[in-house]
Amino acid sequence: MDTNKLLSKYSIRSTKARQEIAKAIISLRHKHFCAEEVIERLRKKEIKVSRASAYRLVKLFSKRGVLRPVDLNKRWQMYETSFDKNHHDHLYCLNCGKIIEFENRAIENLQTKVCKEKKFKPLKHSLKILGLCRECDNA
Amino acid sequence: MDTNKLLSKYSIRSTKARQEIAKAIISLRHKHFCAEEVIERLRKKEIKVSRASAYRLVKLFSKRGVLRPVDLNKRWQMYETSFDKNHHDHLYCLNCGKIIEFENRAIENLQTKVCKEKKFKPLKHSLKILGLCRECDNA
DNA sequence: ATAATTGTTGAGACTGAGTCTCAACAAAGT
DNA sequence: ACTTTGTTGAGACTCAGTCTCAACAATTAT
Ligand SMILES: [Mn+2]
Ligand SMILES: [Mn+2]
Ligand SMILES: [Zn+2]
Ligand SMILES: [Zn+2]
Repeated sequence: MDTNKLLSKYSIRSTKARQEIAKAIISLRHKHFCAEEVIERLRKKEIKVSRASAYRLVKLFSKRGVLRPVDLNKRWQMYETSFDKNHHDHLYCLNCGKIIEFENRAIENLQTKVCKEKKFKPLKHSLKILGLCRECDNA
Repeated sequence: MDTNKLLSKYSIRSTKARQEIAKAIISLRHKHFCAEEVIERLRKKEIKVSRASAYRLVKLFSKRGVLRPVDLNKRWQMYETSFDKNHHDHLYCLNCGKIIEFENRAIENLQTKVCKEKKFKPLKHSLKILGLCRECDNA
């Protein structure tokens, strides 16, 4: 994953700081993460980038669609990369924090139907189911 | 709506402060509101109750099921009363902030099905569709 | 190339919704 | 009455996120 290509693809001026932040974000692509985790990643690799710059790029990525904000934690704004996965929704285990992703066309179609009935133009949505994963339920 | 009955029903010790806070909450029952709005309501009626007590009762109500937390605003924790409405989900207009409520059994059934497939025990869920209401879309 | 313009950076101050502290007080139990 | 337990209010505190602003870097114009 080339950070410069990612930045130029979204018309984001490439700078040393942004390359480093982008690299940290890409390294977190298999998780759901918050800005503070990106900063932590940089800190561990002893890369000096300002907190403000990390927050700024995360927000810019979110606006440009590189990152997708996910409502999984009310304390931190969580994100996931969008370049490597399609839209999906989440099951969240209240006991261990595990996140299971799922896609369901039938649900999405019904959502469209509801919006039609309510004369509402849907732009995005979030469906989150909270409960217990298999392991936590059997314990 | 009798505040004392509400409090005793949920085994919450009745005090002067709680009665006033409960009254303010009940007066907001047709809205989606945050703790700060409850406090504002009390302030306007020149009822002296501590900010901390208002936050405490809102949280206690939420835990006991008098209030249902709703993810509608990332800055404030929003709530709705549960004693006067059944579970439902929300359409949220990104332009004017209007909230349209809906219930759809078919969607809920499909959610249950997804959880079965993923061996996940659902406890609660939140479905929020963001977009434009009829008025804002036609403008 | 050089200069002018425009966007970005870092350090740290600031914001504000929500929480915590703790001594005074009030309710319930005995 | 006395003890135990829960509640209150005022304000200090937390901390994820934002803002400021002067120095700097990238781009554009000359
Ligand atoms: Mn995901
Ligand atoms: Mn509602
Ligand atoms: Zn679990
Ligand atoms: Zn609208």
